[in-house]
Amino acid sequence: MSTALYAITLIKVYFQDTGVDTSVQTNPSRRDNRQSLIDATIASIVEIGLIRTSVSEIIARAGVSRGMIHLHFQGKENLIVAAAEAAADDYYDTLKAHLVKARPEGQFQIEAMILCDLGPTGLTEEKTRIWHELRGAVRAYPALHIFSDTRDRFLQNMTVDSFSDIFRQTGCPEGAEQARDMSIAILTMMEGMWSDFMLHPENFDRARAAQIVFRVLASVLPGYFDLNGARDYTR
Amino acid sequence: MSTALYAITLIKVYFQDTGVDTSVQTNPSRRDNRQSLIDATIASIVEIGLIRTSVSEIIARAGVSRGMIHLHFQGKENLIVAAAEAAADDYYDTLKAHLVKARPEGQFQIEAMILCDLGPTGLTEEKTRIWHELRGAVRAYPALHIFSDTRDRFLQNMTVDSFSDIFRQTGCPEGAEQARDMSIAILTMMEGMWSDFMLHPENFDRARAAQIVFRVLASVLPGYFDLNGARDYTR
DNA sequence: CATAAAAATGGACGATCGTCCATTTTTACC
DNA sequence: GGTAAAAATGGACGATCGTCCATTTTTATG
Repeated sequence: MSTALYAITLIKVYFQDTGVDTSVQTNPSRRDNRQSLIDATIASIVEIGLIRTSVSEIIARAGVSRGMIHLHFQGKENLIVAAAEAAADDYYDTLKAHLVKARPEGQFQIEAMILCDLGPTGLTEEKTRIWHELRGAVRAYPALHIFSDTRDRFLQNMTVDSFSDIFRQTGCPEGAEQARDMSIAILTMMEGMWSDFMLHPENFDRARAAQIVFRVLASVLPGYFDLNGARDYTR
Repeated sequence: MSTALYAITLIKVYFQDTGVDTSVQTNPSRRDNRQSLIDATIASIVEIGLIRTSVSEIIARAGVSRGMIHLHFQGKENLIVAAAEAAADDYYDTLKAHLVKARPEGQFQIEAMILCDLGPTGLTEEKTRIWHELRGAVRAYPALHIFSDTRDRFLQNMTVDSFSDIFRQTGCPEGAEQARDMSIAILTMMEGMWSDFMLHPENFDRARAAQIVFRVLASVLPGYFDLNGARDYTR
């Protein structure tokens, strides 16, 4: 099985058990205004926050009339959920592109995930803001819960499998447990890096963030990771 | 200098340059309703989120009349800020109590911070929710920015100093840089742990979370940390 | 107890919220 | 090009938002 094919299969497996329908059931003629509303909603959330994102604000940005939200989404809440779905798709598309390009061995998949999540395509002000806003609004819009859950589960499956791949080679007897622990360690670090970036994007040093993550990885698994992992990131 | 005194001095130093006035300028007779409003605001944010926390909701919970918010806080925004200040004070009080009790050497201060941030007193559903909600609302209420900044700066100063203390002993030539990197590594992990806990408090395993953090620490600084650090946590 | 200050009440206010619908415009098809 | 369906408009609607203030109640002080 070729490298690319293996990675694609891997991704599909991760997505299978997420339970989220990522398909869009709109016909082309409807897509213009519908998509404009989603785009405007995301832009508004990013710019002024979900609290201040009102129906009036959204339709003004989208340049459509008041009734469009009711026609396409039957209400504001469904529009917010659709915007969350679009943001999640955006995240996965970027990540998938990185994973498919990387070699299938665990260490390279992990490396690709980190470099994606800290690189200029995966880690942007827009993405961190929309993600944080939507996560914070889970309480107000329970339907949003599935999106953060899905992302967490996807990343966890991906990293646990990758680390298991590595620990299997090391012959470590507690490999399964170690893989789960390392997965949590790395994912929590990435989570924290996203917070740091969102709060202080101007001071955030991507290369240093990557270096820190790889230093931890190199400490625990010196044969599989080293500080050169962070080097790739500037490419 | 005794252990306790040293720790107290350390804390005061960290707090000096935060620029936040933690004093409350209310006389006792005013404190009842004023405090009720703050408590009700925090409870409402925790329970139904900041978006749904309206003036009507707050006064109903506090059991006071409509005019109280205007009398004591001149508006809703100041009340939100006061609630954020109270939540921040609460966080610092818990952390201070842990740091003062710990020995002053770097490794023990770090250990105390971790065990506090993952223990049942420092990591609660209420604290993670209020913290996340307020951080997410920085865009809507810019005055909130100072509280998350202050916490971040405090924790960073504390951990950088502690790691510097350790790296000074190891005689590592790049000790200063390593201390800053390790500080970021650990704090981002703690940040991620808080997110995990908030999203899935029922599945969160405090002992395992602590073990993961200490495993990383033990890998990088084997002479100063080991998995027994997490053991203390159940006490 | 009288009296002035402070605290507290609760309704009125205009603004804005999200929803909904009567109407108009556009599209698709015979 | 006539016609029916679909898309889009924009204002009306009641509800709720946060603010403010005339009024009442409580507290403090002589």
